[in-house]
Amino acid sequence: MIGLVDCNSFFVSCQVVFNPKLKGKPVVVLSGNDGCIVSRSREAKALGIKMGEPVFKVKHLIRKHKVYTFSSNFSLYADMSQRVMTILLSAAPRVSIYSIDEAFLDLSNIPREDLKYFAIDLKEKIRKWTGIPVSVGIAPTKTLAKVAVHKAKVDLSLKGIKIIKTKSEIDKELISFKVSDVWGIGRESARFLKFYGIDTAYQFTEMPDVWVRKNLKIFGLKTLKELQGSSHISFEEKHAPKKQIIRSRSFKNPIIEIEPLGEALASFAARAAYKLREQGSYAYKIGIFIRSSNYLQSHLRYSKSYEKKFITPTNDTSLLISATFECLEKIFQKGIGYKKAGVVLNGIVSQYEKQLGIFKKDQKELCASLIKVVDQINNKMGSKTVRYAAEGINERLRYRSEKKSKLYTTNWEDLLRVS
DNA sequence: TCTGGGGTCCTAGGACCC
DNA sequence: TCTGGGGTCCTAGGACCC
Repeated sequence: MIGLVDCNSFFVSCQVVFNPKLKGKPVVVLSGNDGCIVSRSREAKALGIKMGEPVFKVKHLIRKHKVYTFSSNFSLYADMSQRVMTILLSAAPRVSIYSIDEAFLDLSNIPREDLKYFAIDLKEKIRKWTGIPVSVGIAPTKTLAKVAVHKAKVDLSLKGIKIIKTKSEIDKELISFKVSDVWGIGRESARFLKFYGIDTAYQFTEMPDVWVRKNLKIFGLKTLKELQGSSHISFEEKHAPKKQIIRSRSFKNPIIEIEPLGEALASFAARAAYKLREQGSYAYKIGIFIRSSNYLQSHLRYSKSYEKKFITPTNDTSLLISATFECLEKIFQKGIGYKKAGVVLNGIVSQYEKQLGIFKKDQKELCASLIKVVDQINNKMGSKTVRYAAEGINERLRYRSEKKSKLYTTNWEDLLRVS
């Protein structure tokens, strides 16, 4: 059996832990630049505020119902996530961390009749030790565990725990489960299935393998098998190194000049390079993209990307920043208000797969030790304590984040005082 | 006026090889 | 006049996830 632990309204819950008076109130957390709604408390959902909705469209609801809003505070969420995950790692022999607020647990060593008590204990322990409420779903496959946790969240009488064991229990759940809510069935597939009259997960499980394989491809077939109760998605304990690293942001105000755009891209490159070194990798390719607002009329939109390849892969910040500038020179056009930009690292290899060049000397010793020192300082004193001048100095001006809470768990100055 | 920031995997098609 | 039958690798784009 596989368990899935999913934090309820995770970002909102992190805020509520440090503001207990928000319990039971409508609360939302916003995306970068305070643009969209990305997390909602139960009370906010009840008001009809949708996931991913732009804030300006629900301004009236926020005002009318006094909805508490927060800018996102990723340092806080990452730290709270780590606390929850630490508990999970001690609770099961194998744990697969799937996202910031979810993890799968291998429960094959727990007697079936004890699963319920295990779940109750675990849920309570997490609540007590971290303040984060979670839901638990347990089933024979990952996809069914997803179904279970979905049920556990929707049906309040279940108190946040749902276990699906037998074939008849599976069928019973799937009959009332929308196929569009199945993990792995997105908007396109759901629309396609609807065309053939398939609305529930149960109807989907009755379709022939060949038909599913042909129309929904290999992943559709895996999902079908998983819903039928046989495991086809591997457990994967430790997460593999990233095959692609992206750092990108939208800007508060459109950027028109090349210099500030270059500064933004340089800081993306620096952060991407740090991520790369953190996992001990090197990249063969760096690409950038720049674009105007997506919401302009189509003939006014501008969106370009450019990629540069290295002969020998690198994780040297200065090389990556200068490559970024080279790319920008190729695609920058005057007279455009750039609203979003990003840096993309591809062709990522480990230290051992790194091919040395025949003609060019490898990254100089000096650079490598310089970077090491910079990383050490920043790890100890906080990121960007030391940085490249190319990144500019007034990063704050580029982004909006007006309602950010304190760093309750990662900054001494922000520690809560209890009186 | 205001619209997130990451990722993964799969497939089709082009360029190229013998 | 008639013009094969295998492959590989790379890229762009789609679909999906949180």
